[in-house]
Amino acid sequence: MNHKLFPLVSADIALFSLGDDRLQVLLVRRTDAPHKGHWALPGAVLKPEIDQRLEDTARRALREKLGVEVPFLQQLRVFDGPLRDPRGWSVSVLYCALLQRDRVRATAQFRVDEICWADADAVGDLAFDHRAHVAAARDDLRGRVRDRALPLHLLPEKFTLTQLQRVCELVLRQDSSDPLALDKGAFRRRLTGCQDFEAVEGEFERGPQRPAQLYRASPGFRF
Amino acid sequence: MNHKLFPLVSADIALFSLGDDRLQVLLVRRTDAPHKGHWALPGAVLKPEIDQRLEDTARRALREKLGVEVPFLQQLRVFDGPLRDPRGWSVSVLYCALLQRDRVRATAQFRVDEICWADADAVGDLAFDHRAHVAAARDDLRGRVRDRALPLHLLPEKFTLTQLQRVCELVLRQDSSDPLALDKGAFRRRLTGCQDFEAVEGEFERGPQRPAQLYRASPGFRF
DNA sequence: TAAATAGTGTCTATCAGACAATATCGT
DNA sequence: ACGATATTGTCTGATAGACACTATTTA
Repeated sequence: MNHKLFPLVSADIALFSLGDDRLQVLLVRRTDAPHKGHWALPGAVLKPEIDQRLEDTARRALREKLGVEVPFLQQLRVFDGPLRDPRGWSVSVLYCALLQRDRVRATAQFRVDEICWADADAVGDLAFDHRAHVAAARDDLRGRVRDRALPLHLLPEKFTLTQLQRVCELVLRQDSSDPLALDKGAFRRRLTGCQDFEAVEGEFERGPQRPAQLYRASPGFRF
Repeated sequence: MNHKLFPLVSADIALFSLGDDRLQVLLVRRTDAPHKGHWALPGAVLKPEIDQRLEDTARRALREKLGVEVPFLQQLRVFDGPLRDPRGWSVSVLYCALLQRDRVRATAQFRVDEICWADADAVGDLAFDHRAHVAAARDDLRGRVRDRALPLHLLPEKFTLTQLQRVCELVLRQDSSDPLALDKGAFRRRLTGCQDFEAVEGEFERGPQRPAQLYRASPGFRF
């Protein structure tokens, strides 16, 4: 089979999560050539006989390599060319996913593949052109949150508005010294009428202060 | 060569232009199987031995099939799956381009391939899943213009602000009965400080009224 | 001068940021 | 009552839409 006549098609995933009060992205150490031993985004080559959609390829990669299931995969863009993969002409479709950190630990911690969380703004050299993938996905994520999208999947199932605000601040903050803080009043005002989440009636986060109403993502929420 | 093991990779282009005071998209009648004789977006299958980038595939399709050169190609998204092309598992990368109508007529009118301009909001059934391609590209274009992007490539090289406003109105208008009109004052106010275009000093559009300053897109303008 | 379109100014409702005030818990 | 955080309210400057006004050409 001559690879020169058919491009390699793969799906790669930028899986983001919050850790150490920073936006981080999941990396895996490659166990096979090419770039064996180097860090890369999780991904897989499309298997036409198995995958019904390229998104299935992405989900398969996350499941097989990490044992992770994500609630939503956002197709971002394509990276292509004859040189980005030493095996030849290749097409990589980049997907973006968000996941609460605990959900990854719970399912992936016993896998043998070596993984790590890298700061989204300080990734080192990666295999292929994955560094550009991370930059594109991170910028897209920031842009969406700046444009008022709510990254609810970075939060636990039930969350308070203060936690939601904190998550948005961490996503938007480009470096830890940045004292970016959203205004509480303005933040909550713009959430009124938002259909993306709903109050869990009668449930509150309790502590040594006034209880905080708990919310959850709406059934059809995507992001 | 077994196609079942390698997906077909192609680039398709939604080329928009203004005609009949409406946003229209260029269609070509297919001269080969599959879907021979049906209308479709212009596109081509990636040739790894020729194309250095998928964008080159798109440009090659426009050049070979239509004799058209576009100033900018915007990669939009991927359509994929085993059923969208009867030849088997396929991946189509959709590109969007804008072009002043005259530029297409000037270069493409003598080509033998049959072409037509279809209203972006009233395309009939097309080959493959190209109807969804058109919808995605049209909605993306509208969204960008709604978010203040200026589709300068739909205009002649030199244009007046009134013409620019008219073009934005036509792009945003979803059907001809829609009386959508942008406010002249607000439209011009938001253009102050815009770096996307610049005045052509000393050049004016003349007529039976006060002369109108002519503008042109800035050198590095992309859209 | 009239017609026509270019270009600018004003008024106001709305909104986001800044900041303050109030509410309700645990202790 | 006190500490702590949740939630709501007020003030104000900036902005977009609506609309009116002025400017400059040809006929």
